[in-house]
Amino acid sequence: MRSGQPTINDVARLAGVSKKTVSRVINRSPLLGPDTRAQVEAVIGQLGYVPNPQARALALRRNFLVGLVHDNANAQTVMSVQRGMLEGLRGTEFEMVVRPLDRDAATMSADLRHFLERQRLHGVLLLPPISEDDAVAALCAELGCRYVRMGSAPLDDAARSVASDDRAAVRSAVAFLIEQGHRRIGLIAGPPGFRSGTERRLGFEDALADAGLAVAEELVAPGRYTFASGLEAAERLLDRVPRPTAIFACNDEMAAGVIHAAHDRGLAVPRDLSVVGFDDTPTAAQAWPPLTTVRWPVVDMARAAARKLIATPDAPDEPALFPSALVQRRSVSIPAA
Amino acid sequence: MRSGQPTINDVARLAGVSKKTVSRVINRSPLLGPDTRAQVEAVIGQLGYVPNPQARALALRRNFLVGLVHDNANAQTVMSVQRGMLEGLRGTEFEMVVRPLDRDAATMSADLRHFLERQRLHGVLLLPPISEDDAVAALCAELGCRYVRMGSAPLDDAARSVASDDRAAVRSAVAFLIEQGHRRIGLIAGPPGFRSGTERRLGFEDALADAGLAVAEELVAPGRYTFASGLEAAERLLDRVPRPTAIFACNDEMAAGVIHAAHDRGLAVPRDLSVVGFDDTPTAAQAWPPLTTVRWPVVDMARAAARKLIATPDAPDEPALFPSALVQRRSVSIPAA
DNA sequence: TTGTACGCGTTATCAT
DNA sequence: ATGATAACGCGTACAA
Repeated sequence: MRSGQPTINDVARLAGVSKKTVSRVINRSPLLGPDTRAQVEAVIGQLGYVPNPQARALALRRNFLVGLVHDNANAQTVMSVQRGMLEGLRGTEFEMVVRPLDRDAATMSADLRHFLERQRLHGVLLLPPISEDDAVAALCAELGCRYVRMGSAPLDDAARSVASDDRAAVRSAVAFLIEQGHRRIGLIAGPPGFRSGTERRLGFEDALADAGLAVAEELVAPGRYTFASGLEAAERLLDRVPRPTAIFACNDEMAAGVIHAAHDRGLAVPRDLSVVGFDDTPTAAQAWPPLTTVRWPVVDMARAAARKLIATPDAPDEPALFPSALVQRRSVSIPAA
Repeated sequence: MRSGQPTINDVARLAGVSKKTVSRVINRSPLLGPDTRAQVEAVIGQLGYVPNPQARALALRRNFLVGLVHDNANAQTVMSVQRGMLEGLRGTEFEMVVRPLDRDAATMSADLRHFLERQRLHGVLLLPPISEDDAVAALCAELGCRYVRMGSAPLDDAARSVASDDRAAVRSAVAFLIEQGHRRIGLIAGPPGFRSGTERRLGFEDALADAGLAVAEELVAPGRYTFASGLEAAERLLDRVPRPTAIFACNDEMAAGVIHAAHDRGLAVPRDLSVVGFDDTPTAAQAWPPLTTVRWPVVDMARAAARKLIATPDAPDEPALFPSALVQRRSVSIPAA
């Protein structure tokens, strides 16, 4: 302990045992004399010794780092995910590293491989839409990196997946709109290639089918999950005659765009148009009027995902499926006569 | 290279040189035969060799990790910072680890120390408000960890600081309001203990003084940088008689709250009330009406900060002061007669 | 200009 | 149950 931290050698010397014994104490080896353990633990406490993560990483060929790999997702969502992961990691020796990826780059797969090979992370959480790519998961597996995929529907076995049931959630959200008396309901879809978009659209269709309603293609507009695309889609939808009395947007950003578009043409929400979003990001609460939306339990999923990533074989299982719920605010009312 | 990555030894063997020579090539040592270098580089390329960061970290007692340390900041801001940092780090061997801290926890300082001691980061970016704490900077220095402090005014020497000039920025924003004809201008202040709050308030007072106007204490309300606090403060301000014709809120979240409050009592923005925010987060563009605000160049600051953190002595200096600018949207107009 | 020997702090192997 | 010794992959004295 000449300078800086005490090392395992210092502990071993002071405790009068070998390095390996100290290592066993740290790693909770079952085969250890109780007195030895107590003795070593005392010295550890007294010295304030903490194992050096770099040395461990080298010896174990595995870092005490958990990665968040995402591409292009919504900023609010990414922040919530980070919050959840850090909650799941709190009190452990793991840290979180964040790695955005450019899905459009031809080198995306190579970038990820390079990252994983070099950093030797303990595990990674894959966010949608990249989590939906089986090749990416296969790459993680090939490189011996644990992973958990987050999605709008289960993407893998329970140990490697956290998911919501977006289809069911949207189904009941749109059912709520129908209960309120809406019959002409517009849909702003998600971008192609997003599983969440597919699931949410299916939920929309389910609800209409449940009520014996047909899906009017003229009331379905494509979106890209951005505010601007929501605004644009809403303008198209609001041009239809007769106008839809309600619009379900596949995420809150687009729903905010819908509210914006309605205001722009002097339509009052919800009097002239009811709006429902999805995600329950802060955007939803801060829109005017506050947006009725479906809560996507992203913090809970991320927390569970982190725990799955660092779980030891004996740890209790974390849930893999998380319930969504309709958050009723003020953007929905009975349609005007 | 029996399994997995090739190591420095594999390169040395294949190139017919010693480890150390390879090491010199990697680290760009000046004293090296050109042929040797070319030869080694060829083998490196052929093998696809990349140095193992864990081993380097152990030997160098320093990680190729750059940390983002923040507490309690706005989610949008944190995301922008991450984006900027990752841009600054792109193409380098550095990764970003994110570390939130709870400023209210009594153990905050100990937590940070523990984190820095263990992880041996190459450097950390400190976000406000924690960046304003000199004790935190001193702690980094003591532990031999490079740091850069981000702030609303320079907090350290140019090599360790990235800053905007919020005072000047707000001064000209409020001057713009006065030019439009506003005389009763409300202020929603930032929370106590935030340098940004102080600076922005000073800028507000500057502008009023420039125009020969007095600061009416009844038109100043405290805020906590949250949407809810902005809404609350706006309600208080809008109760004043006569009503203010404009409100400057010290950040966009609170300004969104102001718009919300105005709508709630049937006031049109900007006809009945002009609103200006600060930060230029997505919130501002998505409010209705779109919010006139001051752009806080957070991405640029973060990018520069990252470059400062990983700069070698010969690298060109990154700027330390970043200009803000008023972003004019639709929440400001001439006051109604 | 290049190579040898060793240290960084930990875990793993194989003894006892 | 515990210990000696060898990895792990790279950097640095110091020597050549």
